[in-house]
Amino acid sequence: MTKEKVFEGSIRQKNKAIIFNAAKKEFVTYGFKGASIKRIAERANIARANIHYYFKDKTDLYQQLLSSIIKVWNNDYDTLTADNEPKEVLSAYIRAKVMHAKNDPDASRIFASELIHGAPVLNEYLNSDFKVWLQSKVAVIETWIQQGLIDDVNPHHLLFMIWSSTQHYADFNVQVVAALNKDAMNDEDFEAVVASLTQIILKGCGVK
Amino acid sequence: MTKEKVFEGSIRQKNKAIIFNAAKKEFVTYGFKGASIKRIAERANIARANIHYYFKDKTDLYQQLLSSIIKVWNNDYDTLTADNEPKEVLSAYIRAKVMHAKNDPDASRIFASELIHGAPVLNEYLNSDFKVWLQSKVAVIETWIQQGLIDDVNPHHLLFMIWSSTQHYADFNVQVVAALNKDAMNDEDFEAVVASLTQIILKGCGVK
DNA sequence: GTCTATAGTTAGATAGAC
DNA sequence: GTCTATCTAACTATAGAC
Repeated sequence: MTKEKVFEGSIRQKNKAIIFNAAKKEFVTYGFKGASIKRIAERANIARANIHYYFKDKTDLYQQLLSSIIKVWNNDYDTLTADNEPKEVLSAYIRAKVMHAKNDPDASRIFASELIHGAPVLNEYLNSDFKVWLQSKVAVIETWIQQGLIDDVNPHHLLFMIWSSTQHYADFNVQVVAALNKDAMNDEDFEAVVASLTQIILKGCGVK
Repeated sequence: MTKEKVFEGSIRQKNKAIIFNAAKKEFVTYGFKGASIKRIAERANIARANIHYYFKDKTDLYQQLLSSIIKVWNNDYDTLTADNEPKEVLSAYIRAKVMHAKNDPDASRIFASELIHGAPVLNEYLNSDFKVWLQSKVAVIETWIQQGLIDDVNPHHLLFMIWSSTQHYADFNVQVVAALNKDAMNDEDFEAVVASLTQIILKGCGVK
């Protein structure tokens, strides 16, 4: 490993991160098809041709961005395990999902837009890794039901409810702030969301 | 009113409806920016230039499509009123929303995509008619709380939860069918959704 | 009301100098 | 690793014949 190679590697990493951030905004604003490499380059302050130097084409850039988003989710917001009582685990999971909606709404929006438009890129993921990951979550809930710790709810629909009701504050934020008569949601607002969702979902599942 | 004018009017109406249906599919597939009038014309089997005869430009077509979607919602799926007990009203509202997700998922997806991408066209609506409409829904829930018919829940967050958890089956259908290991959801699946959501939300709100 | 032809833009992608 | 120049393709929108 020569000195030059290490240096190249770090430039490459830095520039890819800059491009990712610019691409995130562009894809959120215009969707995959509507996003333009020209505007991504302008947002990143990088010459248009350089985007093509780092990424094969627009699809490649988009795929890598989606992969990085999913990787962060699986590392940072994946708290639904059987290690504790359902009350604590579900509360922590709801909180983690709401905080993600607060801290990185654009990631949630890009994922949502991809699914809404039929998941042309993520279809393979949904039918492989996602199914395995989901089954581990469903198993946790089924165990609780068998142990009588929560009501006999459909595990899939409970998970969908938690995902949709938390992601809503990222994906539909523009409608939420209009409804709440605000310019933007603040820390207090997000705490109120956590409290409301936790209250209704835990009671709704008969969590002991 | 001459015979010709009546006939023209009906041709116009028929062709606009054909274009709307084609545009719906195109906008759902590629988003607003990515949608092309060429492909809308092909889907509608109408010459490209004729789209411009009926609609000023792409934005005009998109705006009119969104308006027609909102109009249908307000006429057909707006069952949340204070006429009955919360148990019946909330059950009927959840069912109506799920059935809309089942019967016209593309309408839900176009609306969702518009909001996710910042509501460039619907911003005005969200800050006018929508707020008035929403306030009437919030008032219904507040009345129930004052009468002790349901728990002291935040009316806005309860509404968001109902919207998000029901629309989820339209907007994120591709993820749902992957999760359920199905090719598509059938009537039974949607009934299971209604049952699960009604069970959790009604119990979660302490509906008497 | 419909169609063909075309003007005018904007886009993705690459070649080649530095 | 970066930039300019350029090719090729696609799209919106309009003019004008039918």
